[in-house]
Amino acid sequence: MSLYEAHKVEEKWQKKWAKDGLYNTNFEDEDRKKYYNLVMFPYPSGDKLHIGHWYNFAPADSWGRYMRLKGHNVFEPIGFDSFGLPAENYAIKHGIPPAKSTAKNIQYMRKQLQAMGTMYDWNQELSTSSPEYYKWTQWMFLQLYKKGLAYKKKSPVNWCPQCQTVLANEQVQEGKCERCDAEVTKKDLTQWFFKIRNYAEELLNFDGLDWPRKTVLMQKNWIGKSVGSEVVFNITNGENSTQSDKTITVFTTRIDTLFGATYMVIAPEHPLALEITTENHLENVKDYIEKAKKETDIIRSSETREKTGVQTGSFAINPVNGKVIPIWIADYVLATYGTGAVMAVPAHDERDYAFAKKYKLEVIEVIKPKNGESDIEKKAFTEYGVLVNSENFDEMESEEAKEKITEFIKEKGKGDFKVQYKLRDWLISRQRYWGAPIPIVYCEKCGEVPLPEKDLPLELPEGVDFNPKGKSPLATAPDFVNTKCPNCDGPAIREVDTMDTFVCSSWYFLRYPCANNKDKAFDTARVNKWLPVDMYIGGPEHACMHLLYARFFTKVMRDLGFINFNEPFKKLVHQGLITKDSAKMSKSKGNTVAPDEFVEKYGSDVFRMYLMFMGPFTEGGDWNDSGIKGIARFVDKFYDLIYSQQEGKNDDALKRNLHRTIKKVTDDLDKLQFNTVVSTMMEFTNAALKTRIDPDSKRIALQLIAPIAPHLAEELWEYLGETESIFNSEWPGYERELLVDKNIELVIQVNGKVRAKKEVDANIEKDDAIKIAKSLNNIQAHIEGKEIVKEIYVPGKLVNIVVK
RNA sequence: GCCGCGAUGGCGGAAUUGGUAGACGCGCAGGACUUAAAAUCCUGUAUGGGUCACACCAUGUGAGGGUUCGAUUCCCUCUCGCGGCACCA
Repeated sequence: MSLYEAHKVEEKWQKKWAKDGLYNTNFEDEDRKKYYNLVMFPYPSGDKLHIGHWYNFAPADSWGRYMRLKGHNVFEPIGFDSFGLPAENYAIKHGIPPAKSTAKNIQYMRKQLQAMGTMYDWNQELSTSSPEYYKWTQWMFLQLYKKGLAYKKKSPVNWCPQCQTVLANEQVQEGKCERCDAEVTKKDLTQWFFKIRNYAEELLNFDGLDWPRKTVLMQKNWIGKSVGSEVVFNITNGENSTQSDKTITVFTTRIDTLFGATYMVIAPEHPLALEITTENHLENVKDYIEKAKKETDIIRSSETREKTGVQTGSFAINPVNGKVIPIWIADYVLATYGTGAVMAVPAHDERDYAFAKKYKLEVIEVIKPKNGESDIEKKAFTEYGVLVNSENFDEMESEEAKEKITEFIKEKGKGDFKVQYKLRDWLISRQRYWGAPIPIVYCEKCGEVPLPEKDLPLELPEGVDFNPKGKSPLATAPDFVNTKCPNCDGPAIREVDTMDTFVCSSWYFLRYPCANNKDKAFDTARVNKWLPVDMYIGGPEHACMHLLYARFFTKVMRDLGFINFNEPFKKLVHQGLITKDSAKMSKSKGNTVAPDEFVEKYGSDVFRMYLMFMGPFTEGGDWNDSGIKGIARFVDKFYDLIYSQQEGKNDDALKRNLHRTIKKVTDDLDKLQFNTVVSTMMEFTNAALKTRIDPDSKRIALQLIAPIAPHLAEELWEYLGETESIFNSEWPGYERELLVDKNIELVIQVNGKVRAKKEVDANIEKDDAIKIAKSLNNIQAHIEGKEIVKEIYVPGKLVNIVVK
């Protein structure tokens, strides 16, 4: 039976910490350096806290506690990302209003989070679905609207037939709805967008950010900058007929291949597609466009799929040499990127090459490799090289030709340099109930009118029928379809769409330090003092959406003069994924693991430490409960060490061990290597149980374990007679000279192979070390009769004798 | 296809700038305690050979090669796994 009663102790301290307000942040504290320690706030689903939450929050909390012990004024808030589809789906299924089920879930999760023993500042709790919060989300919308960063556009959008809602491209995973997994189709709708593209260039700059390289790379990829040129082609509807006034512009990164353009391809969705098609091709083209509409982007973009296309009967005139080339329509060209049209250079582009071979189109070589040969009869040559068949530009290198040719056509008014981004504007409208309503009204007289700020929040009406019927549920709310214009008081209707939940989560970190402010979204002075967030911990799945949107919002707020910093998150860390039998845990697979039963059995400290001990924090791992016993045993041993272990003499070995442990734990915590923090504490405990331990060393051991086992440490701290919380104590330092032992085990190698070990004085000189080495039997056996070529001595470590 | 990351005992994993591979934990085996079990404690535990037992020897960090006195660590080639992006013009 263990002496340590985890449950009693954990409950005792959770109550006391709350009563004392230990973790309530003093935002005005000028003595300590501020530290904003943030985790990605949870979505309050009915599943309660799962292992993934624990794996994120518990180590993040340990990090916060460590920073506090290091003397920082740590602000560690928590809240709930409580708008969203699951609550709405739940409501549709069970008839319980989202507000109700959400409130219930939050209440339960709050309890679990408290039982975890985290140092959250509950005074600053927020949830995005409360009117006190979404009032300010709506305010944010109005700021972007006034700045011209919010606009409406009719566009083909992804439509999920099951959720009866629109999905952003970013939310479609493998052709399926990210949340419900239904096959996604297309539909034309008028939607609200945020102009995130205005910030594309600045969002590529990560200077001064301590982010995982991987995440930076992913965002850069997502934004997808390419530098190239635009070229304008005039259109003619017959090979020999006169030229029309129509033009098609293409974007290319390889204008050096312009002389090799032998045809043009436009996307089926290109606005001119039908217009330029001649009579005899019309039927064909219409057929093709219809087919393309039915294909999902995924099928269209499948690499293994054979390329298809149809001729329009029209021709384009290459501005550089007047060459007349046929215009085709093919679905391998996407309307959403660039201009929706490309010049095809089959000799130097693989896709164009495959297409040209299939439809027997001309291939003209215009780039030769600088060294060696290429064979365009066999495949396209896609690298840079030297121009041929390019008139005045012959013999020029690709790099130079890109500039010279662009300048040439620019003079003729047929093109220019151009930078293109893959990033699309952010589609924020949702035809859903459970989100923040968009504060816009449509007046018969005044048109589109933003709601005055004083009228916020525009509250979600109750009793709305939110069963999906292809329209926004709010279209059935009387207040929304029948309202007054704030301008002229005339009849008007409200916007019935709500906002993407990513809007809510794009600014919550600004709200936390002022979560109770009723007059402002955030307090400029406090936010400027407390942000950027010093540490942000959350899943890597948010690399391209949430983390990009949050950066965008921060930059917009800066440009509007509300804040004075450029980036929201100074340091970012992603926790790894916890799997079960190497598969992602999910309710549908039935392979979820409930943390509660383990917390019940062993206590939260043990569970927290076990999660940390499993492996490196950023790598995650496969859940297996067989090892948790080891942590429970360790906690008992550690408790015994502090509680029962007799005071021993403060001997030298213990002291050196202690200081080495301080250094190792400090270094590893700095790198968030919690797994080796646990094992280091185990080693120390095992050793100290043998040597006995003095009270001062006990206190230090408690401080070292406090970040990863807060209740245990606090309890024993009190037992040792301390009256202040251990989390108000100061992190121990170590003495450098105590890190090494007086004696070392010298390793002796012959030709790099270990042949003997010998305990010697740590400061032994090279000559003495080699002399001792050679005197050993086993070494003599290995060097006997051989010529010594070299003798290597690594101070304090090893001797290597090289023989021939 | 491209980009990134990874591969170490039966298992999770550890290993400063290249310097004792396998820390710590789980599991397993043997022993102590117990009427017995659980719990706890002690000992052992990479593989093969060798020894009564040590000593000792060989092999060994996905595969093959290279650099080096010395490689889990650096370089090249390949295989497999994971994550991201993907007809991006």
